[in-house]
Amino acid sequence: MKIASWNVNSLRVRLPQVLEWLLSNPVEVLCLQETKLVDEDFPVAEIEQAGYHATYAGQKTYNGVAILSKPAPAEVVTDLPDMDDPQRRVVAATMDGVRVLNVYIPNGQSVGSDKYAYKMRWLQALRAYVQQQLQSYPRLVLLGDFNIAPEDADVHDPELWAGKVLFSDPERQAFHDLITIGLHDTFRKFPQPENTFSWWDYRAAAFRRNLGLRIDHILCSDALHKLCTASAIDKEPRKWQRPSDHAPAVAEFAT
DNA sequence: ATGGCAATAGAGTATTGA
Repeated sequence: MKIASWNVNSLRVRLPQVLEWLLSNPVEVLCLQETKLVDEDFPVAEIEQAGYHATYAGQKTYNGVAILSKPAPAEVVTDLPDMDDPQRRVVAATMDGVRVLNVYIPNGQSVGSDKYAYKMRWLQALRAYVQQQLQSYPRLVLLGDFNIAPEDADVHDPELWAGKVLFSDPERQAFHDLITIGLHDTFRKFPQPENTFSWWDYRAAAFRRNLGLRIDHILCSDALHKLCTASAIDKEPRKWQRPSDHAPAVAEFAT
Protein backbone atom coordinates (compact mmCIF):
# COMPACT_ATOMS: atom_id res chain seq x y z
CA MET A 1 0.00 0.00 0.00
CA LYS A 2 1.34 3.41 -1.01
CA ILE A 3 0.28 6.35 1.13
CA ALA A 4 1.03 10.01 0.38
CA SER A 5 0.61 13.40 2.04
CA TRP A 6 0.39 16.76 0.26
CA ASN A 7 -0.44 20.23 1.50
CA VAL A 8 -1.99 21.66 -1.66
CA ASN A 9 -2.61 25.24 -0.44
CA SER A 10 -6.11 25.46 -1.97
CA LEU A 11 -7.62 22.41 -3.67
CA ARG A 12 -9.64 24.73 -5.90
CA VAL A 13 -6.41 26.00 -7.43
CA ARG A 14 -4.47 22.73 -7.26
CA LEU A 15 -7.08 20.13 -8.30
CA PRO A 16 -5.64 19.77 -11.83
CA GLN A 17 -2.19 19.18 -10.31
CA VAL A 18 -3.56 16.59 -7.87
CA LEU A 19 -5.21 14.70 -10.73
CA GLU A 20 -2.08 14.99 -12.85
CA TRP A 21 0.10 13.74 -10.00
CA LEU A 22 -2.19 10.77 -9.34
CA LEU A 23 -1.91 9.69 -12.97
CA SER A 24 1.83 9.07 -12.60
CA ASN A 25 1.62 8.24 -8.85
CA PRO A 26 -1.43 6.00 -8.44
CA VAL A 27 -1.09 5.68 -4.65
CA GLU A 28 -3.81 3.85 -2.71
CA VAL A 29 -4.22 6.77 -0.29
CA LEU A 30 -3.52 10.48 -0.79
CA CYS A 31 -4.00 12.77 2.21
CA LEU A 32 -4.46 16.48 1.53
CA GLN A 33 -4.14 19.52 3.77
CA GLU A 34 -5.18 23.15 3.32
CA THR A 35 -7.97 22.31 0.92
CA LYS A 36 -9.62 25.66 1.87
CA LEU A 37 -13.01 24.41 0.68
CA VAL A 38 -16.35 24.05 2.42
CA ASP A 39 -17.68 20.49 2.11
CA GLU A 40 -20.40 21.54 -0.38
CA ASP A 41 -17.67 22.67 -2.77
CA PHE A 42 -15.49 19.55 -2.53
CA PRO A 43 -14.81 18.21 -6.05
CA VAL A 44 -16.28 14.75 -5.36
CA ALA A 45 -17.14 14.00 -9.00
CA GLU A 46 -13.62 14.71 -10.31
CA ILE A 47 -12.03 12.64 -7.52
CA GLU A 48 -14.39 9.70 -8.11
CA GLN A 49 -13.75 9.98 -11.84
CA ALA A 50 -10.09 9.42 -11.02
CA GLY A 51 -10.99 6.24 -9.14
CA TYR A 52 -10.87 7.49 -5.56
CA HIS A 53 -13.24 7.76 -2.64
CA ALA A 54 -13.22 11.17 -0.96
CA THR A 55 -13.42 11.75 2.79
CA TYR A 56 -13.13 15.37 3.86
CA ALA A 57 -13.59 17.98 6.54
CA GLY A 58 -13.45 21.52 5.23
CA GLN A 59 -14.19 25.13 6.09
CA LYS A 60 -14.15 28.49 4.40
CA THR A 61 -10.82 30.14 3.53
CA TYR A 62 -8.52 28.25 5.91
CA ASN A 63 -7.44 24.72 6.82
CA GLY A 64 -9.45 21.76 5.51
CA VAL A 65 -8.23 18.16 5.15
CA ALA A 66 -9.18 15.21 2.95
CA ILE A 67 -8.36 11.56 2.34
CA LEU A 68 -8.55 10.29 -1.24
CA SER A 69 -8.49 6.49 -1.25
CA LYS A 70 -8.94 3.62 -3.67
CA PRO A 71 -10.13 1.31 -0.87
CA ALA A 72 -13.38 2.37 0.79
CA PRO A 73 -12.89 4.36 4.00
CA ALA A 74 -14.40 3.21 7.30
CA GLU A 75 -14.63 4.54 10.87
CA VAL A 76 -14.27 8.18 9.83
CA VAL A 77 -13.37 10.73 12.52
CA THR A 78 -12.93 14.49 11.99
CA ASP A 79 -12.13 15.80 15.47
CA LEU A 80 -9.63 15.31 18.25
CA PRO A 81 -11.58 14.03 21.27
CA ASP A 82 -9.90 16.37 23.80
CA MET A 83 -10.02 19.46 21.60
CA ASP A 84 -13.11 21.57 21.06
CA ASP A 85 -11.82 23.05 17.81
CA PRO A 86 -13.86 24.63 15.02
CA GLN A 87 -10.79 24.53 12.74
CA ARG A 88 -10.91 21.58 10.34
CA ARG A 89 -7.49 19.96 10.78
CA VAL A 90 -8.17 16.24 11.26
CA VAL A 91 -9.61 13.45 9.17
CA ALA A 92 -9.06 9.83 10.10
CA ALA A 93 -10.25 6.67 8.37
CA THR A 94 -9.46 2.96 8.10
CA MET A 95 -8.59 1.48 4.70
CA ASP A 96 -7.73 -2.22 4.25
CA GLY A 97 -6.94 -2.59 7.95
CA VAL A 98 -4.65 0.45 8.08
CA ARG A 99 -5.69 3.32 10.34
CA VAL A 100 -4.77 6.63 8.67
CA LEU A 101 -4.73 9.85 10.70
CA ASN A 102 -4.36 12.85 8.41
CA VAL A 103 -3.50 16.06 10.28
CA TYR A 104 -2.84 19.71 9.50
CA ILE A 105 -1.05 20.78 12.66
CA PRO A 106 -1.34 24.52 13.42
CA ASN A 107 1.42 26.77 12.11
CA GLY A 108 2.00 28.62 15.39
CA GLN A 109 2.79 31.98 13.71
CA SER A 110 5.56 32.98 16.13
CA VAL A 111 7.00 31.64 19.36
CA GLY A 112 5.07 33.04 22.33
CA SER A 113 1.99 34.07 20.32
CA ASP A 114 -1.56 32.92 21.05
CA LYS A 115 -1.39 30.76 17.93
CA TYR A 116 1.78 29.14 19.24
CA ALA A 117 0.00 28.28 22.52
CA TYR A 118 -2.85 26.83 20.47
CA LYS A 119 -0.36 24.75 18.47
CA MET A 120 1.17 23.33 21.64
CA ARG A 121 -2.27 22.52 23.12
CA TRP A 122 -3.23 20.91 19.84
CA LEU A 123 -0.10 18.73 19.85
CA GLN A 124 -0.90 17.54 23.37
CA ALA A 125 -4.44 16.56 22.36
CA LEU A 126 -3.07 14.84 19.26
CA ARG A 127 -0.63 12.80 21.33
CA ALA A 128 -3.43 11.62 23.64
CA TYR A 129 -5.56 10.68 20.64
CA VAL A 130 -2.80 8.77 18.87
CA GLN A 131 -1.95 6.96 22.09
CA GLN A 132 -5.57 5.87 22.37
CA GLN A 133 -5.84 4.92 18.69
CA LEU A 134 -2.71 2.74 18.91
CA GLN A 135 -4.55 0.53 21.41
CA SER A 136 -7.22 -0.26 18.80
CA TYR A 137 -5.14 -0.12 15.61
CA PRO A 138 -1.69 -1.75 15.59
CA ARG A 139 -1.37 -0.75 11.93
CA LEU A 140 -1.49 3.02 12.17
CA VAL A 141 -0.14 5.89 10.05
CA LEU A 142 0.01 9.47 11.33
CA LEU A 143 0.81 11.82 8.47
CA GLY A 144 0.32 15.32 7.24
CA ASP A 145 1.66 18.84 7.53
CA PHE A 146 3.20 18.86 11.01
CA ASN A 147 4.61 22.38 10.76
CA ILE A 148 7.62 21.08 12.68
CA ALA A 149 11.12 20.38 11.38
CA PRO A 150 12.30 17.75 13.88
CA GLU A 151 16.07 17.71 13.33
CA ASP A 152 18.93 19.95 12.14
CA ALA A 153 19.05 17.89 8.94
CA ASP A 154 15.48 18.98 8.20
CA VAL A 155 16.39 22.68 8.04
CA HIS A 156 18.45 24.43 5.36
CA ASP A 157 20.08 26.70 7.96
CA PRO A 158 19.59 25.40 11.53
CA GLU A 159 21.39 28.40 13.05
CA LEU A 160 19.12 30.85 11.28
CA TRP A 161 16.03 28.91 12.35
CA ALA A 162 17.14 28.15 15.94
CA GLY A 163 14.35 29.07 18.37
CA LYS A 164 12.02 30.16 15.58
CA VAL A 165 8.53 28.80 15.02
CA LEU A 166 8.57 25.42 13.20
CA PHE A 167 11.97 24.65 14.74
CA SER A 168 11.70 25.77 18.38
CA ASP A 169 12.66 23.32 21.13
CA PRO A 170 9.12 22.86 22.53
CA GLU A 171 7.79 22.01 19.06
CA ARG A 172 10.63 19.58 18.41
CA GLN A 173 10.04 18.05 21.85
CA ALA A 174 6.35 17.61 21.02
CA PHE A 175 7.34 15.84 17.80
CA HIS A 176 9.68 13.61 19.79
CA ASP A 177 6.87 12.92 22.27
CA LEU A 178 4.83 11.53 19.38
CA ILE A 179 7.72 9.24 18.48
CA THR A 180 8.06 7.94 22.04
CA ILE A 181 4.48 6.65 22.19
CA GLY A 182 5.43 4.16 19.48
CA LEU A 183 5.76 5.91 16.13
CA HIS A 184 8.58 6.02 13.59
CA ASP A 185 9.57 8.62 11.00
CA THR A 186 9.42 6.51 7.82
CA PHE A 187 11.61 9.03 5.95
CA ARG A 188 14.58 8.26 8.23
CA LYS A 189 14.34 4.50 7.79
CA PHE A 190 16.04 4.92 4.40
CA PRO A 191 19.12 6.72 3.10
CA GLN A 192 18.08 10.11 1.71
CA PRO A 193 19.75 12.79 -0.37
CA GLU A 194 21.20 15.53 1.81
CA ASN A 195 19.07 18.67 2.13
CA THR A 196 15.80 17.03 1.27
CA PHE A 197 12.91 19.28 2.24
CA SER A 198 9.13 19.32 1.79
CA TRP A 199 8.39 23.04 1.93
CA TRP A 200 10.00 26.10 0.34
CA ASP A 201 8.89 29.70 0.79
CA TYR A 202 7.32 31.24 -2.31
CA ARG A 203 9.52 34.27 -1.76
CA ALA A 204 13.18 34.96 -2.45
CA ALA A 205 13.50 32.11 -4.98
CA ALA A 206 13.67 29.72 -2.05
CA PHE A 207 12.93 26.62 -4.12
CA ARG A 208 15.55 27.35 -6.75
CA ARG A 209 18.11 27.89 -3.94
CA ASN A 210 16.75 24.86 -2.00
CA LEU A 211 16.15 26.98 1.11
CA GLY A 212 13.55 24.68 2.61
CA LEU A 213 12.32 22.76 5.62
CA ARG A 214 11.08 19.20 6.03
CA ILE A 215 7.82 19.73 7.89
CA ASP A 216 5.56 17.19 6.16
CA HIS A 217 5.89 13.73 7.64
CA ILE A 218 4.68 10.15 7.42
CA LEU A 219 4.94 8.42 10.79
CA CYS A 220 3.79 4.89 11.50
CA SER A 221 3.39 2.28 14.22
CA ASP A 222 5.92 -0.50 14.97
CA ALA A 223 3.94 -3.10 13.04
CA LEU A 224 3.87 -0.94 9.90
CA HIS A 225 7.44 0.25 10.27
CA LYS A 226 8.60 -3.33 9.85
CA LEU A 227 6.59 -3.42 6.60
CA CYS A 228 7.74 -0.03 5.31
CA THR A 229 9.71 -0.52 2.08
CA ALA A 230 10.21 3.09 0.93
CA SER A 231 9.68 6.71 1.96
CA ALA A 232 10.56 9.80 -0.05
CA ILE A 233 9.60 13.34 -0.98
CA ASP A 234 8.61 14.05 -4.58
CA LYS A 235 9.95 17.48 -5.52
CA GLU A 236 8.59 17.34 -9.07
CA PRO A 237 5.23 19.09 -8.51
CA ARG A 238 7.04 21.97 -6.79
CA LYS A 239 8.64 22.71 -10.19
CA TRP A 240 5.30 23.00 -11.96
CA GLN A 241 3.57 26.25 -12.92
CA ARG A 242 1.71 27.86 -10.01
CA PRO A 243 2.74 25.17 -7.50
CA SER A 244 1.80 24.58 -3.89
CA ASP A 245 4.63 25.63 -1.58
CA HIS A 246 4.70 22.01 -0.28
CA ALA A 247 5.81 18.84 -2.07
CA PRO A 248 4.16 15.43 -1.60
CA ALA A 249 5.65 12.83 0.74
CA VAL A 250 5.12 9.18 -0.19
CA ALA A 251 5.62 5.96 1.80
CA GLU A 252 5.15 2.36 0.75
CA PHE A 253 4.13 -0.52 3.00
CA ALA A 254 4.22 -4.23 2.17
CA THR A 255 0.71 -4.87 3.46
C1' DA B 1 16.20 45.02 9.79
C1' DT B 2 12.45 44.23 6.68
C1' DG B 3 10.01 42.20 3.08
C1' DG B 4 10.02 39.30 -0.36
C1' DC B 5 4.97 35.41 -2.52
C1' DA B 6 0.46 33.25 -2.75
C1' DA B 7 -4.50 32.46 -1.60
C1' DT B 8 -8.77 34.26 0.18
C1' DA B 9 -12.45 37.63 0.83
C1' DG B 10 -14.17 41.09 -1.51
C1' DA B 11 -13.51 45.49 -3.61
C1' DG B 12 -8.58 48.35 -1.19
C1' DT B 13 -6.30 46.13 1.54
C1' DA B 14 -6.00 42.80 5.64
C1' DT B 15 -5.09 38.15 7.25
C1' DT B 16 -2.69 33.97 7.26
C1' DG B 17 0.70 30.96 6.05
C1' DA B 18 5.68 28.89 7.35
